[in-house]
Amino acid sequence: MRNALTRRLEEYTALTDTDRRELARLSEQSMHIVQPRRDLLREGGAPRSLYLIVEGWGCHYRTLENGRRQIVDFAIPGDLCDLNLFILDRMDHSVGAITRMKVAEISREVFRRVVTTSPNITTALWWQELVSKSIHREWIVNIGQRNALERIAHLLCEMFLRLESVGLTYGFSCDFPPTQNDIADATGLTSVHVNRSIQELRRRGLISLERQMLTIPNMLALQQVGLFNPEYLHHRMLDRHTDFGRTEQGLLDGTDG
Amino acid sequence: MRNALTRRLEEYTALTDTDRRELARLSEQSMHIVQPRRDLLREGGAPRSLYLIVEGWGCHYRTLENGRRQIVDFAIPGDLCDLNLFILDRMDHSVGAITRMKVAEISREVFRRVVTTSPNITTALWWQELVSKSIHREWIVNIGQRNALERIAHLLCEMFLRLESVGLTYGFSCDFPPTQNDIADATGLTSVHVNRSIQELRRRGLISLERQMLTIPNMLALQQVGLFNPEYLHHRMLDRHTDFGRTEQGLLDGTDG
DNA sequence: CGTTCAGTTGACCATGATCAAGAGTGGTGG
DNA sequence: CCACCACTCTTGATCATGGTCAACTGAACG
Repeated sequence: MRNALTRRLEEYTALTDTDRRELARLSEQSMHIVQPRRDLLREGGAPRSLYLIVEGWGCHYRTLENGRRQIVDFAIPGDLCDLNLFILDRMDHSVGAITRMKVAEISREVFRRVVTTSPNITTALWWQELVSKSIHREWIVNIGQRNALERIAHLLCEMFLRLESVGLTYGFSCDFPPTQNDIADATGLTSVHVNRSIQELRRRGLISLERQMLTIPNMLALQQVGLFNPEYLHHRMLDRHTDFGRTEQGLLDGTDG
Repeated sequence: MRNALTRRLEEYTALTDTDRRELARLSEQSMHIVQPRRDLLREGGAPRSLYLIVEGWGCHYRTLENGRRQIVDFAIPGDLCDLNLFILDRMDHSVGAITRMKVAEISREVFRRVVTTSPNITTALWWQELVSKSIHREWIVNIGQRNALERIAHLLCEMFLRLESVGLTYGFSCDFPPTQNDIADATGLTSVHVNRSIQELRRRGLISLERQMLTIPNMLALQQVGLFNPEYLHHRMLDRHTDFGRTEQGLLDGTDG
């Protein structure tokens, strides 16, 4: 059984056995447990290590002066949070635990060694960074352009596919620990409205969601409701789920001059 | 006079004269003109070069099946769009021109040479990448948590500071070519509502905006309206504008295990 | 078995969307 | 130089999505 990070990076690139061993060793660094609803990293802080999520769910979030909170991404096993610290001075957001999380602390030195010795891994890590940037873009689109029902459908599709890519789905189901309040903070809605929208999705038979267990009996149907197009996840193996058959409209870039 | 890219990167790191010459040469690569409202890069395309914006404004955007458009970032001189192509297969969004744009096309080879010979520049480029990711996060917060007036105030603050960091402001003023429709697509509002909000900002004496010329007579006042905290831009020289004096709440990360 | 937290429901409200029409503004060609 | 066209900005009237407030239910955990 490959670990989540290895699985995740292999979504992008072919790793050698040496790479795999190297990655396995990364995850065996000093382990930490973060209790539910505690922070792993705090906005304004200057962490000295890198953290790899090995188990559990977390979220990246920012808070405003007026107390409102916006979750800007969820963090699941295989995710790093984040490469920031080698370049940026301070955390510009916080990372908190949703469930009990197991994280591997990777020191700068160890990380630097990997980067200098394994070009494959380095590229794969930057790939992860760029993909998560693409996910950010999609969240902007989600919150800016979709209505409540669509937003939630979209979020559920995204998380299901992301979990699938690290082997954390079981058939049509997966764990889904965020509360309706978390979903509200991630979609820019209120928990009351999230509640009503989820009931609507249930009523339509698109999802079942109870006791932190999400089931999507018909992924394509849910994708259609959420105007979901998985391209932005840049997974290699997503053909299974490709809903919209990528109409080959003029794909050339139109520089003129 | 340093060019915009140099200025921008020096926001992060100290460059040597060699670095500067290298950067200047980058901008002298084959130049292209993109006419207003034309696309430089199209979603789904697989560009073979990197583009550096030398003059004019553009925007990164995605479109949905239902025709709606979300601008996920603006692009101004000194911005690269983007490092994607060396790692990700295809563009997951489009880049279009708002004004007439002058862009420098940088071939993969040239870029690769720079990356292998100038570690300073390489790090600075990744810095730019991470900062733009942080900007994405802030846009999620902006659209998810702020009301119309706040969103627009926030956007204006951000763009002013970004322009300032590449030397494109004149006192309290700068060019601001996006139409109210563009602002609507960037903030997830309708142009009608953008119009009314802008009038409200004008009425309060917070901005003047006419003929693509933006003036912010009192930056701190506008920042307060927009709940704007410039930290996320990771500029070195932003102390001038630091409104909220970064209350030193527990900055340590709270791992417990 | 009580406390806590997540989920649920109802009544009412407000922000911002929609639709539609009209006023400036700038550019183009006759 | 003027007429026309296109585009952006502006305004008004009405509507709807989603927010707010508050109470209640139910499950989980000690």
